Amino acid sequence: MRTHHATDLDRTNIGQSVTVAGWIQRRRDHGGIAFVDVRDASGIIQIVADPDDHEELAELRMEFCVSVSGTVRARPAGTENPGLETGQIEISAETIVILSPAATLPFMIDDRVEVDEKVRLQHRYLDLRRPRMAANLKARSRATSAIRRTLDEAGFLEVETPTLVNSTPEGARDMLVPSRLRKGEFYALPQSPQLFKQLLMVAGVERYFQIARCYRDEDFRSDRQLEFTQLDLEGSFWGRDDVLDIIERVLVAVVKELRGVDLAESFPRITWQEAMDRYGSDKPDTRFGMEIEDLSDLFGDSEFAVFNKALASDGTIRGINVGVREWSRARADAVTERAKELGAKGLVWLVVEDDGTLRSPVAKFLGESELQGISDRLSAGPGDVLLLAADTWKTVVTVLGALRVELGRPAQHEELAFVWVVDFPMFEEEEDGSLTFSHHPFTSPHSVEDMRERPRQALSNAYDAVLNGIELGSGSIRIHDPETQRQVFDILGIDPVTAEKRFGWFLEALRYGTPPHGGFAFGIDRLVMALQNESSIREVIPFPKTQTGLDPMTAAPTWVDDGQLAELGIELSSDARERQAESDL
RNA sequence: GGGCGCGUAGAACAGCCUGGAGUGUUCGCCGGCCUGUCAAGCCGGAGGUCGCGGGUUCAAAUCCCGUCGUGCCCGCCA
Repeated sequence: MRTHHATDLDRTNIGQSVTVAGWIQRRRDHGGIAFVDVRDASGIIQIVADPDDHEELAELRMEFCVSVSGTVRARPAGTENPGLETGQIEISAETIVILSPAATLPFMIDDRVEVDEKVRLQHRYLDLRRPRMAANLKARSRATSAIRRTLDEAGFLEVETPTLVNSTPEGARDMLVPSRLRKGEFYALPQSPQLFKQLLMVAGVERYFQIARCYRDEDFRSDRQLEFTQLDLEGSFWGRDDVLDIIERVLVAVVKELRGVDLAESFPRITWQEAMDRYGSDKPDTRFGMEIEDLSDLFGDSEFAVFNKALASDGTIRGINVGVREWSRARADAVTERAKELGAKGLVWLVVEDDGTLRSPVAKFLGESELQGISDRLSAGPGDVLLLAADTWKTVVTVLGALRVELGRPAQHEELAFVWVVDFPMFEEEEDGSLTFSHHPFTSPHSVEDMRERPRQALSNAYDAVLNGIELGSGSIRIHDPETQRQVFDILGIDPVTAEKRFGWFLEALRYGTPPHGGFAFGIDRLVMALQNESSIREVIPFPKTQTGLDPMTAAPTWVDDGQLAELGIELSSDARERQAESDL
């Protein structure tokens, strides 16, 4: 019945009889003439009709689903709408058919109207009609097409791995699924296809990819949901550059597709150490400067007790110049409070006066040469605000790094600063002094000897892809021999019996001629979010959940029948029963 | 697990600090007028458990406590 989408039509169609179909965006009834904007998946076209000839015009309300047949004609001179793709033409209606009326809307289908997110999610099918959301859906589809196209051309095989897998308590909390056939046992939904893709390398696939749904049962953030989508890929006989090259090609293709921009084919690389020192983050936002400077040497014998104490306990003193900005007492207090929340014991701030002197509550504790040194090192100019922190290296750089981002980050993702972070430490020290992996326990070390002898200093073959301070994803060259893998488990404190029980099947696989291999995974939601200039991952996920894991539309998760629980061999705790009783009221 | 903000008509808000009749604005909805608009315009109308519970008070949308929901953040997230 439909002959054209709205934006198929232009001046070349003038005089033709056409039928369009879609939803009523607006009706403007002037009495003797009425205009109706019909929106379909492509865009909007204006319908013109005389209300006297079309009784149904009076019936039309926003978001009615209609089809309209009529003749394309040029708009009268002076009434063109340059803001509309089809603004040169209109359709003179002959028949208007109401396919489906719409109830009064919970909110208007209009990008300019801000609506509470819960209301949007309750009626997500309407929210997705809004041009911005429709564009995000489309962008996501084009992104995955570009990914598939690129990898297909490069000879990759798309393979699906199971989403009911075994639980691994390391790392993030697993989403669990009870087994009916094996009462009391549980599957886990995969946090990533990590081990399966490594097995595909053992299987001789050589180049694998998957657009994989992954699950992590941790608290939500604006860039974190329980389920998310990753591009997961792996290749055999690969070194670091093979991994980075293919990911760069994929990202270049996606950016070209969504932004129409040709990126440089290779992204800057920065070591983890340098990223931490300069940006105070392992996901540096390199779109702006405001870099962290080491000031420790300026305070060799300072009279300022806070600085002395930090240096005496092997700490450091560093600072950033956050530039000229409003700096009221309230503002200073708020930033100091934020620094404390991030783990600092305090924050020193200094404001550069017009004559170059530094104004600060602690200025009186600092000598002339110290103040001058701070000013010089941070390239301070009139009006600049300088922030200093003194503590352990880790605390100082992470606090200043977080403040740097909060005070300096551009609001929009106009500029795209991709960067590789390489040479991660192999292990991280826990609070109790034990070691844990910094990526995952299948990441290979730079050197097995280093790893054994100086595990705290050892570096790994792990790499992160970062875009505008967003961690897109990470990859590594994997361990491909069982002996090294056992040693890593050993250093991590996983005893041989446990390792065998949990990963024996995997260690077994590594024994049969496993090729050297490596790979990567990056979050498609986050990538599309940034490229679409969105600040929440939820804007590019069609049906996301709220911070408490609730879907306001379907009300999932829900209670289940006692019969279902019995089949699974599961009983609810008394706490859960209480909650259930309350919710039944 | 914790911190902060928000919750008022179908939607978005103001009102709250400094208690005094559910008061107001924009959009939507209903009715009417209107021949070139494009978030059309004009006139009229309907629409409220001020999230919920408790407390203080002569009196609570407003103050206090709790609770639920929601957003941001810390912890957590290999």
